[in-house]
Amino acid sequence: MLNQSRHSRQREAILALLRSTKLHPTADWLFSELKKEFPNIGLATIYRNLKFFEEQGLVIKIDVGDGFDHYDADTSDHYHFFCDSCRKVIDLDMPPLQFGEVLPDGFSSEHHQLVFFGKCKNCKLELCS
Amino acid sequence: MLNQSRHSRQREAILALLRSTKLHPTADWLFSELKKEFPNIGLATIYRNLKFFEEQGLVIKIDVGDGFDHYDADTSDHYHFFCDSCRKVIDLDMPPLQFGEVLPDGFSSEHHQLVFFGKCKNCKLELCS
DNA sequence: ACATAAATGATAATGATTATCATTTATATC
DNA sequence: GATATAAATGATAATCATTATCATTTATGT
Ligand SMILES: [Mn+2]
Ligand SMILES: [Mn+2]
Ligand SMILES: [Zn+2]
Ligand SMILES: [Zn+2]
Repeated sequence: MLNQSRHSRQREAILALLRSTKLHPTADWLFSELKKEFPNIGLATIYRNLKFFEEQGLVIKIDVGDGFDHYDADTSDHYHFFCDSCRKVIDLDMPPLQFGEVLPDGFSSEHHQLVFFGKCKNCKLELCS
Repeated sequence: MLNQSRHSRQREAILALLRSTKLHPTADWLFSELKKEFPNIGLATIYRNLKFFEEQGLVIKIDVGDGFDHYDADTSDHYHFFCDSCRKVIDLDMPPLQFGEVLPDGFSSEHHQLVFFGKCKNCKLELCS
């Protein structure tokens, strides 16, 4: 009776890489990085495992509207900043907002997403040079 | 010297339709509706004009992560609710949040997006039947 | 009416993500 | 350790919303 998930070196490496970075990587970035250790790894393996981790609650998917899904191994409640210039996704150190009675009657929400758009520190400095 | 945008019945109809609804339509929804009045209209015309309106500041694009771009002729500051069940985008009647010193030093943001996820009133009722 | 270029409609191309499938591999059992 | 089973992989094709291309139509100033 085998009905469980199995271990694989690729799966382990993908999760380890996600946990080692604060860059909120895309599938393609993970693919490029992991090819150094697994030259034969397939892009489909990245996508499959990202979906697997998301279903297991080990990572969250972040959509900032740039056409790429970003992934984050930090599953705690936190918000993000997206730099319109360098297109980096950056963590914000900001307490989760509490919304009491803002939803219409009969609605319920256990989850919300807040993204700030603008220019990060580096990009603002470079624009002045 | 012609270097301006011109009038077209299609462009006028697209904007009028967007202004007449609170459904936050997708390009494909607009396409289906407008074919009633313009049987020969092309989907590219919808996309072209949506981009045009967005650049003119007449509409805003909303990305709730469902794989479709939604459009809204209400350009005032407001937030949205996305129903995970019926996948509708619904306006929230909620004052714009003011964020004082939440961004890291050197960062600036003139725009943020807040989306709540959950079940709308209709979908919650239907689940109990 | 004419000239010009913007707008359209048809169609192909793009590109991130997902699906398919033959092969490999992890793991429980003998 | 061998074996059986199904999960996981890698290669590849398919999907599908959106964008690009281009010949034709159309709006608008003269
Ligand atoms: Mn994060
Ligand atoms: Mn709205
Ligand atoms: Zn930046
Ligand atoms: Zn609903």
